[in-house]
Amino acid sequence: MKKRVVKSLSFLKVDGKELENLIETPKDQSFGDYAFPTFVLAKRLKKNPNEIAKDIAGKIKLDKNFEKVEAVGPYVNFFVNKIKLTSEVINRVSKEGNKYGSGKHGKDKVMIEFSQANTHKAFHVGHIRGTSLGESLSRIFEFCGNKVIRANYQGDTGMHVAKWIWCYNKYHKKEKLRKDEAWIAKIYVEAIKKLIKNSEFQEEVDEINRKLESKKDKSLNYLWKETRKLSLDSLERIYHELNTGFDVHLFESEVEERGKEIMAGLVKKKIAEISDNATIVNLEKYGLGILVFLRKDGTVLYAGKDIALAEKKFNKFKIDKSIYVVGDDQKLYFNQIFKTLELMKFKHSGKNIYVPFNLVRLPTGKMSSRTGENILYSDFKKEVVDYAVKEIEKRYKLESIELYDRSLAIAIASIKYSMLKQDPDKVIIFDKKKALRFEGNTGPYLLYSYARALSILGKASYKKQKKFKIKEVNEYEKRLVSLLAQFPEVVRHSYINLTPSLVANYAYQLAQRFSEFYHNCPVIGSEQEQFRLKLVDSFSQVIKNALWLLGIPVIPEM
RNA sequence: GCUCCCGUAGCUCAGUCUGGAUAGAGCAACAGACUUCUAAUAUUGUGCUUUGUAAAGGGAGAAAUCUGUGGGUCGCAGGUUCAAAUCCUGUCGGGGGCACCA
Repeated sequence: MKKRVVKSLSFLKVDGKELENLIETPKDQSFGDYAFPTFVLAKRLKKNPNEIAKDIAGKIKLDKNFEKVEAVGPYVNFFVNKIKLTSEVINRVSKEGNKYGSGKHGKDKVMIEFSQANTHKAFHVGHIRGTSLGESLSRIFEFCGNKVIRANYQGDTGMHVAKWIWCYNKYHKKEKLRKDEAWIAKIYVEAIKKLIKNSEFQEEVDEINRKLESKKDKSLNYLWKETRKLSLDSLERIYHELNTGFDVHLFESEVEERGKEIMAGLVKKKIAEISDNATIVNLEKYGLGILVFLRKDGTVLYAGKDIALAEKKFNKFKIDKSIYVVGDDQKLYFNQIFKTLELMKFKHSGKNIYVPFNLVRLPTGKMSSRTGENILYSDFKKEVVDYAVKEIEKRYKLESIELYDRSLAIAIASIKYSMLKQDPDKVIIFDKKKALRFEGNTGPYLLYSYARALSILGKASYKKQKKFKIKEVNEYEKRLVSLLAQFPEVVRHSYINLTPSLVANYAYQLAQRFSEFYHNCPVIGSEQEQFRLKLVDSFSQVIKNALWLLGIPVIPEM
């Protein structure tokens, strides 16, 4: 339809592409479906924009595609033929189905690294944000034509592991290893606390770290392997629950050696230097400070491993683009890493993209697995599920398995949506009471609107193949249709700007419009039943697609 | 100290990239919402255990919803522009980062 508007303005002697960009969708429907602002022309022609608008409106030839074209102030507003627009949109949605909204905006092989949950530490509510964001971005990238490799880079080695093993050996040796995240998290927190109190213990930890890195102590190796597995298994369960999964698991332990090699090479090339016995790269010239790669005892730090990892990603997986979804507290760090890659003339140094997201904080402060100041994912999930169970029981009687499945779906939708709807740059202050709300702009509201649409279709024994005729399109129907039409554009924006929040907010708006529609327009038994059913069907398809992009599966009944 | 991010209704946020029509949602507050079933009770007519109407309360339908009202110096001060929540500069407030954590 937009193209028809462009065509009707072709007499203006403005480039087609430019014209297309200038045409906008008015905020308010009373201004029509498309609007052409005349400010640009006004500047070019040095004429009053209001007069230009009037002039243009008078010159446009009306055909059956438009109901009317009028000048309002400096705008030329186009009102398209509602019936034509509506049948176009409905037919397109029904033809493209699950693919509606997708596009060929890219064709790269992209590795998206996200979640990065470490072993031997708590998986807390804060981790959900990055995990949900990464999964959603992966889906958006795929939807837009790319091939995506989901990668999880997990810290299964390093100082935090040494601390955990130290604490276990020193204070908990008699306890059996438990497949229990809370227990694992607790020992880590205890280690941190003990080390803060007695700094002389750090030497013992350092020794364990060296031994782990050299892999020479058999009992330590064994303990590391076992506890690592416990952690990974419990993480796997969580990922499954959160509707995500990884094609590739990268581990810090796999890139340690290569990291040291690279650093040795960089010292020879004088890109890196030894300072105070540690291996560093000085980036002060670029306003990026100094980055330490190897400790003075020669063990490798995160930075050293990350350089090796970047190399591995491109060389082993032959990717075109590498995306890092990591908390924004590491912004400086990633700029340092990317700069170092550039200095060492790494072939693919320009193809790394950092997608930062802000923290999830508690009202009392930062959420941290180090201090234990956090809410464990598993605890929180249980609370939301319990709450969902109560809400369902208020309404229906269900078998207990069905009840739990639905409650879990609702809980996950609630949790993930609350993380995704917000701009990644903004801090989320986690308020449990608010997180337990299922009304308004929440995941359950979206699930509900989908379920309601299905229930209408079910009640009418709706069949997709049935033909429909549109006699007229009222205001509510049109508002819904024009929003349905915008979905592909929303997806494209979301893809370009790397923000699922656009899709999330669109989904909410769409659900609102749908509620508005069915409240005012009875579907079953109405004169235009076939058409309205078709519209309900289109809605259910589009909201399903939108929720899919967010990594939230729909359920047929609430 | 240097640097990055955030500041929009009482609270939580969208809109800022790409400047345009009266700055939008949700929550909280207040007021309200269709159809149908049941029906304490009231009432109309008949004239004696029955009819019509209205109706507190309860249930069901597509209500985890919808409608309305109130609520704004877009942190503040300058600047650019025909036009600024949006761009620039400064400033205040909050958060993050800045050498051996990840």
